[in-house]
Amino acid sequence: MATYKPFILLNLRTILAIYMEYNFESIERDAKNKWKEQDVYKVSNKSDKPKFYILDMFPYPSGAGLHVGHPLGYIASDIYARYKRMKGFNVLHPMGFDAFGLPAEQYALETGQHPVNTTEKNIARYHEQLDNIGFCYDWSREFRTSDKKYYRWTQWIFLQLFNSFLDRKLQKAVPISTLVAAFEQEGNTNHTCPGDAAIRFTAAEWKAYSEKQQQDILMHYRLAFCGYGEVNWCEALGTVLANDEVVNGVSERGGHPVVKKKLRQWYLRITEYADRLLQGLETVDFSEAMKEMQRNWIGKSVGAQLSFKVQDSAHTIAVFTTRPDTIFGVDFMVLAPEHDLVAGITTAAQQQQVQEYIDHVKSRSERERMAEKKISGCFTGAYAVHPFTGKTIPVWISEYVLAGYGTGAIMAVPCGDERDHKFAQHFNIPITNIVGEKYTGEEAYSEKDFTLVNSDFINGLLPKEAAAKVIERMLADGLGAAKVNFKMRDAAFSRQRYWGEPFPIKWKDGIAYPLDESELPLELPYVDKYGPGPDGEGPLANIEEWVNLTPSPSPRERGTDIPNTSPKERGADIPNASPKERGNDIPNSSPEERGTDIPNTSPRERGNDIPDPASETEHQESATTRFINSTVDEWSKTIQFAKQHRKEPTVEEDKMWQALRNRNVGGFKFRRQHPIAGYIPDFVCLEKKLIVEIDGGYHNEPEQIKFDNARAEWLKEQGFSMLRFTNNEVNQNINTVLDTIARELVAKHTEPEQYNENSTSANADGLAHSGTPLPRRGDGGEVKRETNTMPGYAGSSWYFLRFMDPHNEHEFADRAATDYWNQVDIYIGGTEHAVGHLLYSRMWTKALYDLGFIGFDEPFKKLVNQGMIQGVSGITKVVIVNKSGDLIIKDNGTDNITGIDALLVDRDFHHDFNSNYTIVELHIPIEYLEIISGKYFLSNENLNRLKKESYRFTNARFLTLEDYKIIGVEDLTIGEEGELRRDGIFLASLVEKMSKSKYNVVNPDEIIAQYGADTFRMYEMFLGPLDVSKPWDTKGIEGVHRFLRKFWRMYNDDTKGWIVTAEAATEAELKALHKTIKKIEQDTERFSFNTAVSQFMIVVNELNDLNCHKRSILEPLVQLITPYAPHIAEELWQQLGNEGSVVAAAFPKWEEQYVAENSKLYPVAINGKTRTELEFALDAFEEDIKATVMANEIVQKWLEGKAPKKVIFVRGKMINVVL
RNA sequence: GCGGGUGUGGUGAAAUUGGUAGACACGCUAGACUUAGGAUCUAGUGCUGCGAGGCUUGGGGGUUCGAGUCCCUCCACCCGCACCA
Repeated sequence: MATYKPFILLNLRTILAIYMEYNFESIERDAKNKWKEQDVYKVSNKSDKPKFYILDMFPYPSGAGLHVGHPLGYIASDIYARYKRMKGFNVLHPMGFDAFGLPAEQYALETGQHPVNTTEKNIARYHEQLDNIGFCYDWSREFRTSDKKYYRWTQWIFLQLFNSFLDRKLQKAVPISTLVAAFEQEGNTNHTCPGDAAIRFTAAEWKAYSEKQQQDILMHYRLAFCGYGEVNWCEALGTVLANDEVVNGVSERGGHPVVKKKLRQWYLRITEYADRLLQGLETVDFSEAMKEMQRNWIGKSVGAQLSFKVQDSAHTIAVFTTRPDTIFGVDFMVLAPEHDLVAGITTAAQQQQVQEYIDHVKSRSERERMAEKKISGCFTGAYAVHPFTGKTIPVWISEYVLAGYGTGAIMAVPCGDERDHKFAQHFNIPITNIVGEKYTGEEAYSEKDFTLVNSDFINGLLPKEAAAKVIERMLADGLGAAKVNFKMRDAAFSRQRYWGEPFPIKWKDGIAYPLDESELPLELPYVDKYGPGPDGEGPLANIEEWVNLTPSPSPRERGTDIPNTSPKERGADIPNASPKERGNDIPNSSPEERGTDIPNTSPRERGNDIPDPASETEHQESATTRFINSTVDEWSKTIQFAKQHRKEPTVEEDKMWQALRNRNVGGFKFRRQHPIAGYIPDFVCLEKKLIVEIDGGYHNEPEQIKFDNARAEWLKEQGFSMLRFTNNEVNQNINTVLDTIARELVAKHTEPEQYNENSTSANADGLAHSGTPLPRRGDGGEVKRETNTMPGYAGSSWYFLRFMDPHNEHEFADRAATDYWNQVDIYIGGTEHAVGHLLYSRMWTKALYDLGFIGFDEPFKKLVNQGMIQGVSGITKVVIVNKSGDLIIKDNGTDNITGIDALLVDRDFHHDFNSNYTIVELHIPIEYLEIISGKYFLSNENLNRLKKESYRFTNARFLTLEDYKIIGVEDLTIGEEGELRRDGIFLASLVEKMSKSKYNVVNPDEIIAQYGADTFRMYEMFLGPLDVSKPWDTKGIEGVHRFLRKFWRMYNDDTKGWIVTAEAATEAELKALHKTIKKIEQDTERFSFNTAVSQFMIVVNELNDLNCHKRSILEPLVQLITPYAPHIAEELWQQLGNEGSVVAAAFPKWEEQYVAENSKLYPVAINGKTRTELEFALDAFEEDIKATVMANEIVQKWLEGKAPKKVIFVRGKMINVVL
């Protein structure tokens, strides 16, 4: 290191002292530079050393940057990688980025910044942060999933999955072409259809099918297939939400209503791999807990599927049960409320109740339904017929049955199943006892150790025997069959989002055609708007130039429903200004003003609103796209305006709404102030595409008229028609108005598919039924691209393969490379990936193996789980107030709200006002919090800052004492003590996952700046066992830093400089060293890094006590610490005069002769309690030891003259005298 | 609700196979050195008791000569539950 030469020459003590202190900044900078210059981490695919592949779970580059939780696993893998390398392995230890994902898109929606840019920025930051910590990644292998060079191969693998099916007899993936060949020979007799077992056909039938029919059948076999699935749909946000984004039926963000909606989705047929995924668990080294979680998720259950006829009806209800033996204990049946049959079997008398119950359930997330303790349900009025006894069984619906599990229907056996039992009790359904005495009537008996009673032909049998007999009988009677069921569902593989891999699929006549390999990659088009497309489709649906692959026929030929002209031509029709600019589209004035509002800007100022034909050519973008899909900001404003209007109707609007609502007119549903693109009509019937407007007076400004006409034209293109009425008409003769509307509704014929915001909502219950024709992309002769994109786990399902050969442009990875590196030897990551990512990547690996692309079928040989470093969040409860500042209190009296520590008010925080409380918990970003005597404190000052900087808190304020009285908290005093002070409030704190969404993220940068990377690395390891979760806390980091300084001072004295000597080591010093080598090696091998760090501390203490500065001891110690603290090791390695980097040095070997003990200080216990200690040689005779023990004075004292009952001696462990 | 995990001093924790509970640190107390100390060093530190001793690994029960460790049961907290990745 060049920097040291000058001061050696100068020999200035003062400079020496400065340099000789542990100056981690320069040490770490120099070490990093050296590694970079010498490219020490470059890994070759060719080596005569044994290979070792160690991998961290793929990070998503979040905007919050790396937090202190991430490096925990990375440091562990880095230590292990460095250790293995020093042990003589060729180690692959790469890093890259799982860069597609929702947060970037969400951020784009909020800020308008393109995900490409934010992702790039985030990765750069991650990179910098990772480098800061001194990881030994081979960065030449880095890639990101959002790079087309990478996702090209994600798309390619998708095509392999699309073009394959799982041959159940061979239990492996096989090209779909072999299936087609089989169909042509023999129909599908030897290939039961996994998507729908009812599909049966002969070779002749197959050949007679149309291409469409054939392709539909093949779709039921493909490993990647397209189907329909229910999602949480939020109309206001125009997007699909995850279960945990839905709280009490409204969106977590913004509090908008959420309903279930069926959308076209891609899936991976992972269920076909269920058995192999189970078996594969036997061959991998995962923790038992992890395997158990996977088994549980796969949820294999063996039972029977049988069908019950519905009385007086052609319908049958299919149920799956694991307990066919309880068939005679069936007292009722329960269908999932969204079950297809519900509408068909509900009797007229029960219609209303069932509808109300469905409406209730519709807004509930699956999570809420599963966690609900309150029993609810509704009788359909229908009865099923018992297949053996002919007894009639009432059919209920209840939220505890989920449509996605099994058949979505259960036969309820209350005496044998706790949930069924509670349900029966709650609804007073008589319970049949088939268990005998073991059933008490109090609760269900679910064990299987009884003999059946009241069970016809299986009376007296044990459940196991009975089950077999029932299945036999069902089979004979054609009522059902044994069946293996999996809880696991096929993996939804598409998102209605922008920031993901586009599907290499195009649609024509409802058939999905794969792109040719030569057409890959199908690049994700650049957009500058991320709003949703029509019909719940993703943003890509808005880019017509990209979606449409064939020129469509002219409007004249096709009618008027789709704007199919070129963007240029269409440009003139459509105002492309923002809603705000468009002025009267979205009035932001009061209702009174709205009736007559005329833009008060001059035409010239507003010139851009109405496109000038001369400037059309500049419109690169489809104007229609722009109109429908204005910026998200504009869209959300539109929605806000719509909401506002709904709340503040004019007299006439309200009158009209009372008349139109609840399907009063012609049975059609009307919505009021419902946004259509950027336009908010007063009333609209979406089903019939009829708009009803009430105007205080027609617009008369020429510009306004021109604009109105343009808008009307556009709406007409979309198939909408409009009726206009004046306020007078409504006031004076509303019946005439309603007649006009009714006539128009009946007369109007609508094309169901264009701008139908929810094609399934036409059903009376508002739920989608699978029998309902759903819109298919590419019907009607056009060729259109798939507009869904792949989910976050697409790219991460195979990335471990790409690292083996990351820059290959001809295949996803060279076979020689995948053969060489093979499985990941150690995979480190959190348990939160137990079932998602780990199962998907296992499935992809199996499919690629089956198809012959790789030579192993399990990706990860050994899995090491890292615990989570949790964050400590500051929580406050929020009281909602209405717009005028009144507190909204809803308290049903069953609980009280006096426990409130809530001190913030947020007027924009919409929440479910139907629940009992309008108090919710909110996270306060920790950067705004101070810690006062161990508690989070939010000061007035910081609250004001927060209000300015975060939209969530714009209207927040602290509650006053008066507010508290309103809430009912009387005894609160504002003062210096307690929760509430004049200068701020104390918050509750909560230990939970460190995550941007919880506003509790701590960055490592500051810590590293203060203490250095080596301290940070060792501290994170010292914190505790790798797999245990703990909250982040910097207490104790001083101790680790102090240790490193102490370590440094063994080599470099602050004043004397270099103090390492060449003296020969003593026995004690050698023992300390070799004991340490042994322990570090063992601890590192078993990922016990915290105890390893402790051992380093111990040996430094010992050597300090021995005043040892000998090279023969200290040099191996540098090698030993290299994996843990590489920077300081590199520096000392140089100072010791070594050439080359310590990174490439060997790990020291320990020798038995120095470690061996020859005596042991035995604990001597009386009745198991240690009373004294005695030292004996390890090979001393047992009799001699016992004699000495008995003679011992302390032992004698405890014996009190009596003879011991027994003396237990365990060599090398302990001695126990039993009295 | 289902599945998984974790509970040991004031704090992070250690105890690899059932064998001295609390190693190693943080913090705290006292002292030394020093112009100074957020540097360094020394001693003490689970609780309780003057002491001998007694008590102590989330609570309760069990197995054993001996249990933090094995078994049963209860409690608390954390993670996952299919569109966060």
